[in-house]
Amino acid sequence: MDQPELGSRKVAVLRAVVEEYVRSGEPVGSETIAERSGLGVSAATIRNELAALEELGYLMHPHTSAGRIPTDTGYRKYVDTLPPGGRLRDAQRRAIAGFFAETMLDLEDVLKGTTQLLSRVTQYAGLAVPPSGSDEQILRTELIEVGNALMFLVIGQHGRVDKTIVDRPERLEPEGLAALDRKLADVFRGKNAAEAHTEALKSAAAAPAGERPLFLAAADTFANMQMGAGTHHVVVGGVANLADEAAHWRRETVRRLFEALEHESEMLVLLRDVTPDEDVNVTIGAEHPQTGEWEASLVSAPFRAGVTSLGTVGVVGPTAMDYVSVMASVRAVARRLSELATELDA
Amino acid sequence: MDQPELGSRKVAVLRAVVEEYVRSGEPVGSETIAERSGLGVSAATIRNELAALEELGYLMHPHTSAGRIPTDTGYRKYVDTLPPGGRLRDAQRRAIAGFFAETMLDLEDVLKGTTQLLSRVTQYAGLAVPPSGSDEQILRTELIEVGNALMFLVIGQHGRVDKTIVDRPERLEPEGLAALDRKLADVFRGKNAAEAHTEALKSAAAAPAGERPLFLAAADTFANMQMGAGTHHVVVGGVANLADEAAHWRRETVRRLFEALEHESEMLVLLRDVTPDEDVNVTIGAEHPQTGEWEASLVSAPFRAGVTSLGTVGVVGPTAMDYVSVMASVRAVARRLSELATELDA
DNA sequence: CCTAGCACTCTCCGGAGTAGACTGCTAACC
DNA sequence: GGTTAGCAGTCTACTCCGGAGAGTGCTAGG
Repeated sequence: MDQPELGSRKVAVLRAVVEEYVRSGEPVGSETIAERSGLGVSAATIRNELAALEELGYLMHPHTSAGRIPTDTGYRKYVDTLPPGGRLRDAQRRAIAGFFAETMLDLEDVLKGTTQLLSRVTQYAGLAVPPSGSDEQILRTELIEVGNALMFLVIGQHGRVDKTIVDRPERLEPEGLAALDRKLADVFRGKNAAEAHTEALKSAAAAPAGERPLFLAAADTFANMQMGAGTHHVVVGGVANLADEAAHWRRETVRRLFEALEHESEMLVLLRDVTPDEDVNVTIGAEHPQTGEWEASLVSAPFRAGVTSLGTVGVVGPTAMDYVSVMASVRAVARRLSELATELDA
Repeated sequence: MDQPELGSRKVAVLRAVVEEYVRSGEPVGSETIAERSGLGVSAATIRNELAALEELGYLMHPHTSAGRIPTDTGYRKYVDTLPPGGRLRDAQRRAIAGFFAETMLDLEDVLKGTTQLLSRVTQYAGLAVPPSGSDEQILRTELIEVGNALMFLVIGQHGRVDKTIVDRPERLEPEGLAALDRKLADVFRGKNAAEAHTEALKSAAAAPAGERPLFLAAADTFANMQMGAGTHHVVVGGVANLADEAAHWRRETVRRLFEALEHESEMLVLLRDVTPDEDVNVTIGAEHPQTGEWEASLVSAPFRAGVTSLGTVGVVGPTAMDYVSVMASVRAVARRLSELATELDA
């Protein structure tokens, strides 16, 4: 915030413009604000404030005789001057409480449900990044004969299961298989995923040629484990909301947004870029190249078990977003998720 | 086909209208057809044919002085009168061959890749339904202590892994756990998923109260296994293509389509409804209530290992779709997938 | 510093007029 | 009888006004 402090009336006017614009989608005129803001001043006074706010870069003018709409910087100022501790609407509170009242034990399922919950509650699209698993300890590994191939299975301390299928080495007796299974189990047990990955690569170099693919497959498995749960690294729900008329996005923008949502690593980087260590982050339009291209905003928050940060949940929607409600929802969901994860972890 | 046979020139004219309309998105006039169809007759003659085709319900007129566009019945007739054995374009052939040239051993990964392949090759959205797993045999089961809960893990004969996490029963000694693990393994080994499911429910009824949740969790796991791979029952790729301008869909239609794609069971039923035992099926617009609502078409084909049908792949796009190319692509992909699956199964 | 009033600007909307695209029909032709 | 050229008729799409309305910016007065 290198911007100067705004007078409190300017803040009120900016707030009125943002909220009215988000509600109606139409540029907002001075008259409307004078009527509804409850400031008790005339439209002419508001006009002066509007001109000043435009000068400061918080508002813009589609054309001379239209009302004002907020710029990205305007939304930012709006968010920054929001009174802390936004309120959930009753229906939202109930939906969130209801969701977390069900007993759920598998984090993957929970996250899928969470994205749907967020999208339903906010009317935008919900996102979730599962724990990275880098420091998930290996509880055990197994090498299993599956058809004419082998499957290497890793079970993590928190119940994550990852697997890779690999061609069966030639001339492998049943006893050889059992021996290999024990060998692998001994090597990896108790290590975390990152250590196990390094170890697997080292062992691959040292192993006889016949066993090498096996160790490489193991390395892949651990690498995958570090990335996130299963093969799905970013969970998305409620994307249909993004195609809604109300968002009045250009078709092409929607298309690009969908493309990015499908390209998981891109989203992963974006979320990692913007999500803070605690509480809620808001990224508005051009503040990040990615969201800028979509003319979208991203509200995200981390969740944790105890003190260790696990993953991220969030919401994507148009820059003209109901920030108050979305921030409250994301905060509430992240908090509940943290409680749940802490409990599971205990 | 209770429609009468069409004269061969009528077929040619219908084909020209469909192909030109799919290409340009504009209603097609008699002049255009006379020039490009290579029939060697004048526009006036074409006009007579067009009027006849409209009378038969294959074409329609947005308004008096516009060209013709095909009706759903028109597309159907077009597809039915297509010469068998459509050709792939070189680029498509290469993309498909390239994809299947990589060694891939895990069917889930393959299917995810397949949807992306199909969407890239056709410019519409790709779908895949994994094998149902009802008759996948249980290779082994394991009961593992994970944090303060238990995880029940099932490994199928083809390498599918399913798991459920369940609260730890109170007062369970380590020996008790080992005993339970053996007991469960004995009960389920060698059964197929459907049998195991029934068995689990039966055992749950008979088991002491403390063990009951465990058997119910096991039943859930098997139920899940019957549904499809992992928790994802329909794999979708390339949805961004559906938001493309070219499809000139109404926003609301796109929205409904996205909603349905996210609601997996709906898609599962649809695909099950329309996919034939072999070769390629085409469902056009109003031929199925679901596709009718989207003004979309669905091209699908089953893949199999040996003789048993495993799952389905397909493509969704606008009714004004390049059926020749899409059908050829879906057919080719289903065939390659069958070869791959048969090989994995051997 | 606020307000009322007013001239000014610019979009939006409807109507009129026109160009262009196709059709459908008729009459001649092979 | 099927085919063709020609032509009148129909309907959309586009453009070009002109007026209504919204909203601003400015000025002068409280």
